[in-house]
Amino acid sequence: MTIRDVAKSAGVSYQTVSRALNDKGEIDGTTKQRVLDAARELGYRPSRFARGLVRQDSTSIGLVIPDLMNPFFTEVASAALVAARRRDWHVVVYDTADDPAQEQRTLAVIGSQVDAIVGYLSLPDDVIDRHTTGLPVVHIGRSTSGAHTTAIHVDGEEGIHAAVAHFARTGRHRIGMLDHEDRHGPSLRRTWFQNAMTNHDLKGTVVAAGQSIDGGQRAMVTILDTQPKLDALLTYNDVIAIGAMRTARHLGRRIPEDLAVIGFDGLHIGTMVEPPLSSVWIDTQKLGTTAIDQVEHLLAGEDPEPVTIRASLLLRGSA
Amino acid sequence: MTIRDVAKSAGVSYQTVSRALNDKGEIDGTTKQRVLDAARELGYRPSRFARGLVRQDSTSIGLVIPDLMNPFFTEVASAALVAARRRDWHVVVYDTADDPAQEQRTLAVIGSQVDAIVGYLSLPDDVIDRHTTGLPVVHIGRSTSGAHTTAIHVDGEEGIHAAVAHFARTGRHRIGMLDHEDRHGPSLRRTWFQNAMTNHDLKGTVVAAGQSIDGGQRAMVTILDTQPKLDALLTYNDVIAIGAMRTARHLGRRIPEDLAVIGFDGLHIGTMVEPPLSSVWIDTQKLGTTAIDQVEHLLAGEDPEPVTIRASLLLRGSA
DNA sequence: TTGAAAGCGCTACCAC
DNA sequence: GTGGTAGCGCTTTCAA
Repeated sequence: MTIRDVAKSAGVSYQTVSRALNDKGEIDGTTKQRVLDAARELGYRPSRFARGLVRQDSTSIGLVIPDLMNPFFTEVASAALVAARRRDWHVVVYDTADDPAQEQRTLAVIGSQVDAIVGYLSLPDDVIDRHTTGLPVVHIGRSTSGAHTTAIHVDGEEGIHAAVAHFARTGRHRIGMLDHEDRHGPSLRRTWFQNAMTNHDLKGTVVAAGQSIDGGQRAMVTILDTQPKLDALLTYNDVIAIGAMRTARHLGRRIPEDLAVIGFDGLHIGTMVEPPLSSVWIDTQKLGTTAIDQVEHLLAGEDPEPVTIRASLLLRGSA
Repeated sequence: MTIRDVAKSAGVSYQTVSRALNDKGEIDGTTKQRVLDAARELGYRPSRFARGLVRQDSTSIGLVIPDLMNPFFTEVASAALVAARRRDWHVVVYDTADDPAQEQRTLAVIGSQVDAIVGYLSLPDDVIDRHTTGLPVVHIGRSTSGAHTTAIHVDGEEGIHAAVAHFARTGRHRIGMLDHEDRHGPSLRRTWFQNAMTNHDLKGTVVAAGQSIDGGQRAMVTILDTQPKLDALLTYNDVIAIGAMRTARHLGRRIPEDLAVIGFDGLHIGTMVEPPLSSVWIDTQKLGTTAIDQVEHLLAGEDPEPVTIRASLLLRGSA
């Protein structure tokens, strides 16, 4: 089913069909209608490839996310979609399920579908490079490598320092942290935490937690076992914090009276729990928007500086 | 920057470049390496359009969602992404922000980007048809119209009947509902609710609520004003329920003792609140997966029957 | 207003 | 193993 079939059916040349379909001026009204009718009749649809080939417009961006079900990434994706729409760009979303094999498969096919990539990549530089030569890439939360590439960093240091300072100021000194169970060792957030603690001449207990409500619940049991008098808690992210708060309450701790809790991410869902979750807040809106901005620069052939998004303390109720 | 530039740079014909790039057999190892090096050097990248035009493979699906930040749609989208990946399909996501104008713009451009559409469309049939002739469409939660089209319906009737029956069985008789503030009048869910109430010879109070935590909070104030002795509440969705629970508690109601609450959707986030939210559960996993299945049928030229997903009562703690 | 011809960048099928 | 030629479906000149 091509443009020629429509032409035949309408009794005109295929160029005329093109004119009718693209609403060009130079065409007789009756002819145009006849062509349009024929096209509708046949259920004709122009090939997006042929059209894209000759028109050379229409940009699409590949958005690579580790887990759409994690509200943090949903917020980023949502902001990116809005920013892309403003430019009439299309966004192809890939969820790698936080799995290197899936990420590899994504990388292998994404190149033939999009004009640029933005998102969270975790494979080694050389693997990424091999699949993305010539393709602009905006990395989030990871340093950059090679040409046509830039990065957006999330700096939580100030935010976490503010959180620890808040704990100290409100008389909390038995402070713990529930970190991420990471294959790559202790997280940056944990380092920031420990630096902040050192600044206050404090030493904190750190326990690893799975990145889920359940992970938070389990880790909370562990940390309270080690340190029953814990009076303040920072977590790797909000989801862990929510799980931790639930368990803490079941174990008889009032929040924030007995135990102050501060999460990380500052998600909207933090307002849904009781008390509302205080958190080191990342502006996901800005993160997603900036990512698309950076793509635009890359696409324009520029070599933009990496951008840093700074997290800040957002007090809601749990601390 | 085309394949010919690479050919020139490597000193071969452009067909040979194609062979090298596509890993075809019939090529000398040295030549191949030379071509690959030249390509890398130049940052060459094959045109996805030219390639798609001649290869005629690679399918991409347009997923149209009213609001990615609503966890319900996130769950559906997530499932659809998984199902699409299994078939090596690419998914282009469009968030219409629940806005007819944005939906219209989406429809206008989506046709030249994807091979099929699946999702939530709210414009009138004729508008949709005009933009999607020849394009397969899988509608979710809406009846179908025209060829190359099918639908997936969500039937919450049984689930809501079960919810009301549960209320009645546990001795609750002052039952209210927080419905969706809809431009199109009372929702289907409200009709189901009222039918169920009639079955039990009960009459419920219904109040409209905005689709957000805040909407739920406000509507809760209103309904308790009208009916201070309310002892059971059904809501249009889980987000509204969560807002309602918060306000109810602030107004001195214990949940579920004084007020039993059942939401609708059965979202994961319902487990994050205290007490965990009971809900009429929709299998979003199945919904997303089935949607992609239906696309596959449509793409194969079949004319699949509409599918119905039945919601069921999921008791967690709030009722 | 319409038709003919060129060409977008690529792969595939021939020859050589 | 390599180059020539055709052609994917379309838009866009250029003539008629």
